[in-house]
Amino acid sequence: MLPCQPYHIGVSDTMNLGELEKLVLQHIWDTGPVDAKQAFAHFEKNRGGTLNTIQSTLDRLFKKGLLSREKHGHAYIYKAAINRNAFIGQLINNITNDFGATKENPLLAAFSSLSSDLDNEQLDELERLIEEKRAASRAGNAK
Amino acid sequence: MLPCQPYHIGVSDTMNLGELEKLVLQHIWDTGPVDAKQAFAHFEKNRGGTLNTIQSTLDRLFKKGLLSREKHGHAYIYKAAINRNAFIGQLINNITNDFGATKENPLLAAFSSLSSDLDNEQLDELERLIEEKRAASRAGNAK
DNA sequence: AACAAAAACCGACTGCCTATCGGTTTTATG
DNA sequence: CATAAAACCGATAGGCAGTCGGTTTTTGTT
Repeated sequence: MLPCQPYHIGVSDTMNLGELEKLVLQHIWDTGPVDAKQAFAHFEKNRGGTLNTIQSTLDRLFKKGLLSREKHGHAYIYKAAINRNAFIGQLINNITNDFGATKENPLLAAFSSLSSDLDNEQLDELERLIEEKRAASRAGNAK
Repeated sequence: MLPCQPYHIGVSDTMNLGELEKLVLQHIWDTGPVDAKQAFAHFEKNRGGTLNTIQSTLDRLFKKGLLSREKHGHAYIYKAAINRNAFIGQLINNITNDFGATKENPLLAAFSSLSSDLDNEQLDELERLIEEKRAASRAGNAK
């Protein structure tokens, strides 16, 4: 029997995160840099677990490049290494790499399935963003 | 030591797929319904493996609700149970549930990080889709 | 420099998942 | 009803997240 192939190969790693990793990352995006103790203080109430568990989760996120850290006194202070929206965008890109029709842009595919969730106000907002982008292009940042 | 918590809990299951599962799903979206033998014929060249492996992968996708099947002669014919763009939209929704700022719509978050990939033509297309949506709303399909 | 407290680090173990495939049972058909 | 084809079952491998006890390293203090 041939050995099992690894879960994820190649360049476009899907960056799979576990449940706790997601929670920790969220928490840091929401409230800013933390050390292990602070993070633990927050999660202790919501879900239990020990300081060690939080610590190794922070470490895993660090090793995955999603957090950066800096020693400050006794402890490492962890902070997000990547902007939240940029990260979301990257994940969406991964999805469309994995599943998308080759030539279509992710955003257009997304629109066709998500637009029903948008109200008028959000449609306005989206058009505003589009205009903004057009203006930026005209101003010389043309690609 | 407390037992390990399950990977994914609750309603918004992230629907994690393995590499082969993704390939098989892609293949069916690209080329239409297949039975195990046909799928195997296709993957045999690209990546090896046995018929059995393909078969159990098809079965797993079926059990996950991503494929439907119907017996036809000896074999099951598997076909996609979900539209490709709808599936992509669902995954994008999952992502923004997991990571998004609570009130923001996924699409807006996506735009801010992906808009740099759009050329003018695609911006036009997106605006056209928005207008289409507005027209549909005015026509009485208002939500 | 010695010490104590604090935090990092290490290693083990659990549970779950995909991939893989050999072997057995079921099923459709001549 | 026999038989070939396919489904189904069960075992195994490799990998990852979560969990945490115990040890080592680091840091601040006396």
